[in-house]
Amino acid sequence: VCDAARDEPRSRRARLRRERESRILDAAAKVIADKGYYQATVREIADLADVADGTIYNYFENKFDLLIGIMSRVAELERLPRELTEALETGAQSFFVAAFHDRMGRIRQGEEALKAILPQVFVHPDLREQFYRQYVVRIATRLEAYVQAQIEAGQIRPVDVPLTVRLVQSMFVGLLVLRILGDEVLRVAWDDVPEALAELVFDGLSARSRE
Amino acid sequence: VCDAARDEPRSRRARLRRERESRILDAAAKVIADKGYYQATVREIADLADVADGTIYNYFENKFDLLIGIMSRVAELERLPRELTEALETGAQSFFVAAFHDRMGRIRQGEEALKAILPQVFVHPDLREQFYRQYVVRIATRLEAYVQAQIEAGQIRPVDVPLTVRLVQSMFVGLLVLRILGDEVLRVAWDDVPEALAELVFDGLSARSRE
Amino acid sequence: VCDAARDEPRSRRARLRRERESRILDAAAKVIADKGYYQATVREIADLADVADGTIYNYFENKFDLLIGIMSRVAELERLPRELTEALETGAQSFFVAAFHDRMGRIRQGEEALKAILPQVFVHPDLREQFYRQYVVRIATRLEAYVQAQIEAGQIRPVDVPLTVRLVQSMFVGLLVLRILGDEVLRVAWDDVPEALAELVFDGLSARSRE
Amino acid sequence: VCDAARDEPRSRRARLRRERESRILDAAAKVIADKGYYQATVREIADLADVADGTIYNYFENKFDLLIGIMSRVAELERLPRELTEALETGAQSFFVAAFHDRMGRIRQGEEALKAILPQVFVHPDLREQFYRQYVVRIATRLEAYVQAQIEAGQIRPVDVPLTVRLVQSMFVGLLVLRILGDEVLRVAWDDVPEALAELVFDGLSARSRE
DNA sequence: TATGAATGAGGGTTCATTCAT
DNA sequence: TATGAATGAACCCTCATTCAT
Repeated sequence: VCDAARDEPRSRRARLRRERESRILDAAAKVIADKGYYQATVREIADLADVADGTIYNYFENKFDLLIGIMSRVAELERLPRELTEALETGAQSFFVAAFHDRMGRIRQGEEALKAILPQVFVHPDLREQFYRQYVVRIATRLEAYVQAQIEAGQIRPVDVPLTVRLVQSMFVGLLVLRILGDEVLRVAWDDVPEALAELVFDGLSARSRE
Repeated sequence: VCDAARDEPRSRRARLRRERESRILDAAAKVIADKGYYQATVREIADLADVADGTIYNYFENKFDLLIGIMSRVAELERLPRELTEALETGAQSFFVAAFHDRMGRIRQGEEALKAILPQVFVHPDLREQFYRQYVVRIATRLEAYVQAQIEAGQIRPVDVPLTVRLVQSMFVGLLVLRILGDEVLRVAWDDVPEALAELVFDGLSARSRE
Repeated sequence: VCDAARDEPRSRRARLRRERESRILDAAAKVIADKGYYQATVREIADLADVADGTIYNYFENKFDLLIGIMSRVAELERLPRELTEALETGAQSFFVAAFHDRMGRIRQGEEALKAILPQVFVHPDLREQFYRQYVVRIATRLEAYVQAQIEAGQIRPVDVPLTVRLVQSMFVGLLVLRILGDEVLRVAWDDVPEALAELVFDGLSARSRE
Repeated sequence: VCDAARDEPRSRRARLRRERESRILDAAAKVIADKGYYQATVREIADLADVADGTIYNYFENKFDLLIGIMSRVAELERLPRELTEALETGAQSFFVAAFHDRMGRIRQGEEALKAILPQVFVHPDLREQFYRQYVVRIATRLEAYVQAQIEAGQIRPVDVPLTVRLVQSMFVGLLVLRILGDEVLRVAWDDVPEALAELVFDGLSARSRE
């Protein structure tokens, strides 16, 4: 009986905790994206998150752990949505358009986080591993299965599947990088990218294709 | 007696200087590529270059200047070679293959330097600007002219030229990134990339294309 | 319903409080003895005592106060026991043996507490004062009186009483230190120390003495 | 020929280096002896030594290494002097007096260093090991050999040699501790300690000894 | 010009203590 | 009264840069 009332505060505590952790990660993503990981100081992140320096260490092991936290949160964005799964059943190109749309949207959403993480990805093995799995392998696997199936269905011509998929992957990664680098053409035409990409990938540039 | 060396021709001194500068840049590229810019210490670079810490500051303004130096040296790799210029005259696809081959080769050559620079590109505006011009704009400009010409020649179907070129650029950048990230598929099949890329870009994946 | 416990007799509360305080001091002595005062964290002590960090501050002013508490508790060990007082009446050497036995035993008992306190004794004036009074002066006073009496009784030859007593005191302190430092010879032969000590102090090492 | 002149600066450099290291150790010993190891800040030591914080790290690995340095310097004080070795040849008691004199002198000389080190000796295994070897084992070994020889020569009566030596050792250690604790009796009568100690150890307190 | 020791600002991290619940 | 999260002062150490030799 005594502890009945405690349930409410416990959840309140938990909510407060989640909120605070989120505030810290937001602040970290912003500051690190702006200045780079090593130029960003924990102090500055704490200030922006409106907590004390020490508080950050109640939520994260150390400064680097903030990067991990940022990346993990981006990972949650990455769950495959229903519409995309449905598109897998339908025809080839519409799937691609849908998939591309999906990825472009995610890239835009997680841009700040990605900007914070990407430079360190090249440097830190752990982060690289995680990034690679999350942004390359996971999608590659799915694409490979898809391309293979479409080849068997006669929709896609026979190609070296893994290599081809890597090339498509490269485009995604490259688009991510160019966007982060601030390419104006891409920023302006971002919403047209999926269609253009699908056309490029399916029909190529050659005038003779598509008749 | 001690000053005997002073009588030597100026050119010898100049050569020594160039050699030393080169040794320093080599060392810097290696150490920074390995550990990342901020984890690489000037001391370590000096040790590897077999000079004293202070000596580095006779050749470079400061630590960051080493990055600029590394990038500039890569830029020299990038001069457009004769064969590529010639290819511009010939047919569409063969140009692409040649151009792709060229770029893949450069990426492999300058891999260490790129690995050293790339992470900082995202962070430092100056470097970003230089990288962007060198790796994106310069090639984009040439590609745009080329694609435009091919469209007019009826070899390439009408497309949004700047956007399409960006997509192709993205592939290059993405391939660079994936290679730096250590992708095994790409490392093994690196020499096949140009052809596969050309096929993808020209003919697309669709079974109906190419008849 | 929740407050049912409040009706309980005050003594129960008091007992609970004493128990808890004791648990905290035990934990503090153990952790501080292991790691040293500054390496021991309040958190760790709290964990070992199975209370929250903050609780400790309901029992002790601050971290340093724990040391005071530990030392005070050792002081309780130090009350002169009956047998020892009786020995004062009897002959010289048997008193010493008894007294030495007594001290050796106490040292062994309070070893952990002493190990926790001793290093800080050298540093902190308050602690030093208390330690000095408790471990040196208190015993010195008694010894001085005793030696003086024995001299007058012709049992002990005329010596510089305060200095001699200091020398004997030094042995006790030194034995304490060596034991804490983990001297193997002493650890093994600890029970033989009192007799050996008494012999040394009374008869000396010289072969000519004692016949 | 060119390098002839360098010899002089090299030795000058070396001298400067030794001087500086010494200044740092002096400062460290003083500050640490005053406030204790953990309360002493590197900044404060640097200030007293009149160097920059960072300079200390050109001479010592880290803060703890200062303690090692202090102890090592004390160790140099500890080389057995000629006169003591000679005393080994002569009669029993005179040796002791000489040896005691020697030790009392060293204790007084190295008092500050010892005060700095001793508290940490209880806490840090490495330091403890070194202290133990330097202050206990080294002397114990020599004493044991001596006592054994004197027993065989009939000068000292048969005793448990290792234990007896430990007891004498304890007195030294205890005197060191009491002096550091600031005992007034000892401070005033310090020069009388060797004789009193020798008398106590050789003849004991008993009135019947010495007839 | 090369050297490498001295410099000292700067930052990640710890942890005793407080206080709202 | 017990809790344990928040606090923020304090400190060791690193390392780019300078400069006397």
